[in-house]
Amino acid sequence: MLNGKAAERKISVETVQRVLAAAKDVNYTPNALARGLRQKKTHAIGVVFPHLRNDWAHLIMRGVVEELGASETVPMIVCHHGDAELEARLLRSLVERRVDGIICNPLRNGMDRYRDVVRRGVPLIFLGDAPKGLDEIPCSAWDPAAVHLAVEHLLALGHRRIVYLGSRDNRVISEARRHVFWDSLRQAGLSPSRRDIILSSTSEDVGDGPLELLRGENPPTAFFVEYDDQAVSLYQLLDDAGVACPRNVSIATMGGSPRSVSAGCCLTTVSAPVVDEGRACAQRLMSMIDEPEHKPERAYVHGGSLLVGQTTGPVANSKPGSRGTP
Amino acid sequence: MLNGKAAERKISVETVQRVLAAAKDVNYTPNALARGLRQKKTHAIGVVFPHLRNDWAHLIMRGVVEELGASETVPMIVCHHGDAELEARLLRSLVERRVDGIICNPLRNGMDRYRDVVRRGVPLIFLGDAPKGLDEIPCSAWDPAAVHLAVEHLLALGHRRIVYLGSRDNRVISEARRHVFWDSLRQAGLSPSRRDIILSSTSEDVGDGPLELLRGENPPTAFFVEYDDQAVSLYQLLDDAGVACPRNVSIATMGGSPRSVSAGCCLTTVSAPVVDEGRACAQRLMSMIDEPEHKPERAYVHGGSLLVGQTTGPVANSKPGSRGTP
DNA sequence: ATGAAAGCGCTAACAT
DNA sequence: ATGTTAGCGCTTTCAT
Repeated sequence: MLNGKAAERKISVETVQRVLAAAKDVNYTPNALARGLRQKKTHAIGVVFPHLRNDWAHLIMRGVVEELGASETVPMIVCHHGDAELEARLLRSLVERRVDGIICNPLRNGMDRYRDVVRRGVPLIFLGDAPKGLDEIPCSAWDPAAVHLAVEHLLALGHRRIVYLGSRDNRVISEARRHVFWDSLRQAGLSPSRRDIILSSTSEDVGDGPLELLRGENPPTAFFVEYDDQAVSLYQLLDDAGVACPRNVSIATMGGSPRSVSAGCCLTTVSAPVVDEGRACAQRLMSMIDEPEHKPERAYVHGGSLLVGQTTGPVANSKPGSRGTP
Repeated sequence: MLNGKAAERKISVETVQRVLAAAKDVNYTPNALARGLRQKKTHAIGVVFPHLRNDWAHLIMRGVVEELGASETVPMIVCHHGDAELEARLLRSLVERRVDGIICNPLRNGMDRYRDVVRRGVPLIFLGDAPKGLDEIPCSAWDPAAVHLAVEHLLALGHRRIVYLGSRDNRVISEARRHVFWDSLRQAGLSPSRRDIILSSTSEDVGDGPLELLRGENPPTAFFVEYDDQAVSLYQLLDDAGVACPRNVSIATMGGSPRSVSAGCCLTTVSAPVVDEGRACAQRLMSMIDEPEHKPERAYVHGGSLLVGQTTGPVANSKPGSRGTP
C-alpha cells in the first residue's frame, strides 16, 4: 500500500489516509538498503568526475538530471580530484553499494580499474573520452569533427602554418581530434608535418615547445590547442614572453562551454554541447541497465559552434617569411 | 578474514593468500547494502549542492575529502539545480539510503525538508549558511566579520555613502553580513540609514533600485554587494546604463574564491576560505555522527582576504554633492 | 484476495 | 578459538 498501488488494488481512500497518517506517526522511513538488497536494484547510478571545475560537471549534471527526469533513479556524484587511488576507492565503493550503473570521465591510466567494474557486472559508460584499448566499454563523447570548425576559422584568417598542441594522453577522442586536424589541413591543400603536432604530458600544461618553435625558422602563425586549460597556459606563456596574442600568433581551442568562456578570458574556442553529452550518456547508461543483452558502441554527440574570441586574428603580414596560398 | 584482521588473528600468510586468491576467483564483491543493513551504518555521507558552478563545490569537496582522508567514509554528492522539489527527493533518497550524515547548502525555503531529515534521525549540518529559525541544526559558515575588510577598503578610498545590496533570503549569515556592514559604518563614525540597505528577491539578480538611487539625490559612491553573482549583475546593469564602474561608482563584494575571481571579471571581493569551510563542515559532521549526544552549535570559519580588483577606486571628486568627512 | 514464509548478504551475538 | 545462528527490513513467492 505504501507502494502507491492503492487505486489499482481498490483500497478505500479512507484507509489509505489512515495508513499514511500512521506511517507518519511512527516516522516510517523506507529502508533503501533492505530494498536494494532484496530487489538487486538500487535505483542509483554513480557519476565519477575528476573535478567539479569550470561549470563542466555542472552542465553534465544538468543533462543527466534532465534525462533521468521523473525516473526514480538518483545520480550520486563522486569526485576524486585526479587522484588515481581515490578514484579506485570510489569506484569500488560504488560497485559494492550496488549502484545500477556508472558514468565515468576516465583517467588515462585507469584501465584495470574500469575493467574491474565491468567484470563485477556493473554497467559502465565513459563520458567525454575513453582510454585506448577498452573498446568493450561504451563511451559517449563529443564528436571530434568539431575540430574542423576551429581549423577552418584559422585557415580563413590566412593561417597556413598551424601547430597542434595536445597532450599525450592515450585516449581515443584526443587521438581522433588530431586526425581531424590533420585531415582538415590536407583538405585545404596543405601538407602538415609530423612535427606540427606537439604533445605534452599533462592536459593542463604546455611545455616550452611553443616558444622554441616561434623563435625557430618558419614559425607557426597559429596554434590549435586540444583542451582549453592548455590554451590558457599557452596564452600566459606567450604573454610572459612578450608575444602579442591576436597580433603575432593566434590561438584557437576546443571545449569551452558558452558560459565558462564568457566568464573567462575570451579564447576563441569551439563550444562543447556539454548538456547534451550528459543527457546522451545518461540515456545510454539507462538503456544498458534495462537491456543488458545488447552492448552499445561508442557514440558521438554532435554539436558545438565556434565562439570567436579575442585570441584569433588575421596573419600578421609584417613577416615576409610566410608562404603564399597554394 | 576478509576484514583485514588476519595478522591480529594469527592466520598464516599462506592461508590469507589462498583466501584472497579464491575471493578473486569467484569475483567476490562485498555487498555494502547487506553490510549497511546489518551494521546500521553505511560509511557514506551525503553532500547536497544547489549547483556545481564557479569552482565553489569543487573547493568545498577538496576540504571534505581532505578531512575524510583515510577514513572509510565516502562523500556522495547530489545536486538539485535550485529545484526545491528535486532537493526534497534527493534528501529523502539519502535518508532512505541511510547515509551516516548529510552536509547541505540550504535553500531559503526548505525548513520543513531539513527538519524532516533530523526527525528521521540523520545528522545534518548546514554548509555556508542556514535558514533562519532552524537553530537546532548546526551550521559551518564563513565568519561574516569578513565583510569588514571590504567596507574598510571602501572607506579608505574615501567613500562615505555606501549602499548595501543583498537579497531577502531569510538566512542567518546573510543577515549577519548586514549587521557587520552596519556596524562597520558606525564604527567609522557614519550614520547609515535603513534605506541604504536594498534587498532583492533573488541572490543572483539586483533590481533597478541601484540605478534609481544613482539618479536620485545624494547618490551613493559605492555599493557593497552581498553575493558575487549579484555583483556581476550590478556591474552589467551599470555598464548598460553607461555608468563607469571604477570611476563613478565602486563595487565591492564577498565570496569570490581566488580562482574564480582571477578567471572572471576582476571584481574587488573578499575571498572566501572555501576549502576550510568544506573541511570544517565535514569534520563537525563526523563528530556529530560519532557522538550523537552533544550537538554542536553554529561555528564560523575564519579567514579570507581582500582581493582588490578593478571595480573599486577613489571617490570621484567631480561631484561637489558629497558630504565631507566628519 | 490475503496472509505467511523464505531469503537477499552480511555481521554480531551466541554456543560450542 | 571456531562454528552456528539469528536477524537487519524489505519483496517475492508460495500457500491458503
